[in-house]
Amino acid sequence: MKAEPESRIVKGVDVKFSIDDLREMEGATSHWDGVRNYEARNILRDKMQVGDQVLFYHSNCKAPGIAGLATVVRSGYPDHTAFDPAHPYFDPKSDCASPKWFMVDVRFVRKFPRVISLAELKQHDQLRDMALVKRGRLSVQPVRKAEYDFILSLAGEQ
DNA sequence: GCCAACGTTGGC
DNA sequence: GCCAACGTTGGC
Repeated sequence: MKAEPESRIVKGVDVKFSIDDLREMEGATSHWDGVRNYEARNILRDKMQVGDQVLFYHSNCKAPGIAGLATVVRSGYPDHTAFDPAHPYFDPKSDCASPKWFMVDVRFVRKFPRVISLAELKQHDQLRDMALVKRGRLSVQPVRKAEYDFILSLAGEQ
């Protein structure tokens, strides 16, 4: 899952959300709102399950890369920020009766000893087919078990 | 339903 | 700030 760790103002609201921000939330838990892409939405709504591990990726920043781990604590449910006209993520086409956008709740697990940069991830043949490397530009994406394990080993965790 | 124009993402 | 890759929009 990607989030932007540096301040950026969208419609008057700062969209900054880093792994440290997640850790500092109450219960180190947050809903993951604001995803407005159908492919990512489908993953949030249909695929992610409680207990799934999440690689927390820092994007659109000076040092893009994987910063650490989170875990899913609530599976997909409607993203209420789409219902609020005052909210930057408002979507007039979504309402309670037939929600268009979904989110999950995630909880901080731990930071990696270092950020695994995108440049480094691109250097490893084992990650050649990883969506993050091959495709980019998708804020929620699946990770294969072999890729996940390899990334943990890069982080010096195994 | 096609597809050109336009907008967004996000690394560099 | 540039721009490639994609997604969305809307005319026809």
